[in-house]
Amino acid sequence: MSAFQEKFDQAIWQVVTNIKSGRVMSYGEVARMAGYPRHARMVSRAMSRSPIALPWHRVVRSNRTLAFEVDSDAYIKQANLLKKEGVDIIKGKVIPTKTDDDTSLDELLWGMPK
DNA sequence: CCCTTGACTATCT
DNA sequence: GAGATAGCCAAGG
Repeated sequence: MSAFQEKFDQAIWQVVTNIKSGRVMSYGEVARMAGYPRHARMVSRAMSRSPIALPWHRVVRSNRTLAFEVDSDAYIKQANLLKKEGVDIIKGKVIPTKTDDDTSLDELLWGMPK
């Protein structure tokens, strides 16, 4: 396992873990938040490798569509998990709950002890 | 070392 | 809005 992977995975997992229920983030946003601005594509890889249960279903594309093929099992699974959290998907686009506060994840993440 | 592969994105037509 | 195109970058063959 490369040194890159270890650090990258940790950063990604921390960010994804802190996505609040009812909200979603794009791969690019997660990557930026983790400190790797151009690694949107690596985010999926990191999540697949995660040993712990991550709220991976809260990570979607920048255009707010799910990253899987529409009729795939994974797509349906993700859609169900989101719906369970009150997130609707209309015309293929996820609609985060509007009742959530605006507390930034930055504060939450940066404020945490290393 | 070269080439292909993505759970990606931004920008044009 | 749907396609096409071009960046992106680690990983694996």
